[in-house]
Amino acid sequence: MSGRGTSGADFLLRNVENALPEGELERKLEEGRPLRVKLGLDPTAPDIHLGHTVVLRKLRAFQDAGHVVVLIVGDYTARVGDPSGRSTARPQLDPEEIDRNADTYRQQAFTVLDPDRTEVVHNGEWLDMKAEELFRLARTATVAQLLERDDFAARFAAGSPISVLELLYPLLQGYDSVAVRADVELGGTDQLFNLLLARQVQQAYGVPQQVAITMPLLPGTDGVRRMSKSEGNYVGVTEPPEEIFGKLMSIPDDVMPAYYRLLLDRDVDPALPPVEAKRALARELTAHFGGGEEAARAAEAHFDRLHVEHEAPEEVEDAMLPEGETVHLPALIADLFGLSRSEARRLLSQGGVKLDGEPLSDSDLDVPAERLRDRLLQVGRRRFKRLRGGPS
RNA sequence: GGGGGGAUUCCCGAGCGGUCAAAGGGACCAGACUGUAAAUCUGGUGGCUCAGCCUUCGCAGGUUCGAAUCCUGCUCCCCCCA
Repeated sequence: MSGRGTSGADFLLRNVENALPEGELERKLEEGRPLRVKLGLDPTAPDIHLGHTVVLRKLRAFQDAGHVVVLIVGDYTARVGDPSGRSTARPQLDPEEIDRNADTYRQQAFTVLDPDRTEVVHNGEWLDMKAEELFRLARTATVAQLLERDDFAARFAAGSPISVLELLYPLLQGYDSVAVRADVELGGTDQLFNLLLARQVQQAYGVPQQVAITMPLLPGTDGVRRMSKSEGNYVGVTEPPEEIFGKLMSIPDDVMPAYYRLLLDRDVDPALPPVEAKRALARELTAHFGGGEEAARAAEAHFDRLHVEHEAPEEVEDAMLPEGETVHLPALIADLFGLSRSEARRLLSQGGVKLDGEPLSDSDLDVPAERLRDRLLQVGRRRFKRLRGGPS
């Protein structure tokens, strides 16, 4: 098999950060059978974001080349609750919630994956093992080895807590690979250690070892940290089109190349001015995840209206004025937009509150209801309400 | 089992008897500017009937005119030695 076309190793290894051991993927491909390509997802948070799709897209490439994806839903690992980091308060999810998350996960994963070439399994099927078996697994690696992992090493050096359970995680993940007979496992670069340790576990269990392939991590919309739900710098694949478009427009220019390469498999067109390149990116991804060309066009129009023209959106929700001759503005704003009155007052004094485009000030605390009726109230840049009703 | 360290406002992290609603950074919000919800700059970020008042510094008490800061007990966390 040559490295050309869309099924060879060269193609499959485009954009990958690591593919270890060297040359191993090529050897497996030469066997000429469909490879079992594993990805594990922990259904702790219910949403897949663009960062996940980097890996999913690569899996899709494998599928298109005739291979099979084994999606492991980490229902069991989620139930145990990964205490990583310092948050001890992390609640253990109940089974129902995990099932729900797993469902949405699967659904969302199929925005990229080909369902016909995907096996979905739950690791609860095999991880709910007897202590005896767990001990066997626990013998396959040493503490020193586990402490090699960068984040463990750093935390250990800093005297930060590391729970035994955390230490066990890589082994459980490795056991998944044994259970599904993985030929290849994909993950972000942060998974490299786990992917390689899985090989060791596989060896100990006498099954063929997998190839560890890692993809670069997609920077979040802040352009600094990796995209992650908990950092709030993510673009979810099921978000409304306007959100997807808007969030993508907010990424810093210098991470655009990474977005292009990892999400669209191509480079930024150097002939395009940055804004246009960013629009093209936003348009394309919005079309893919946000419901097609039409939705993308609408989202872009919405964006232009709001952020370029600084006008109110086409459709503004109505809000009822309270009873009474005069309206206490901080109270109204607080009620309408879920703020505290102090926050509302602050916005007012900062010129962040506008009535039909005219800024109000903090001398406008109590206003006659008729001055408000049927007017457009804008709070900050993006929040609007059309004021209706009130005393007649 | 023994010893040591720690719990502060959304997060990290200063404060160590009054001048503390509490430094600084992050995050977030607003304003200016702009090709953008980028960058940059400025301001803001406990609540309220807002030139004042009220509630916050793990929990419960205590000392003091006055405590996030001192004392006692409790809870939780971390590290080290065995």
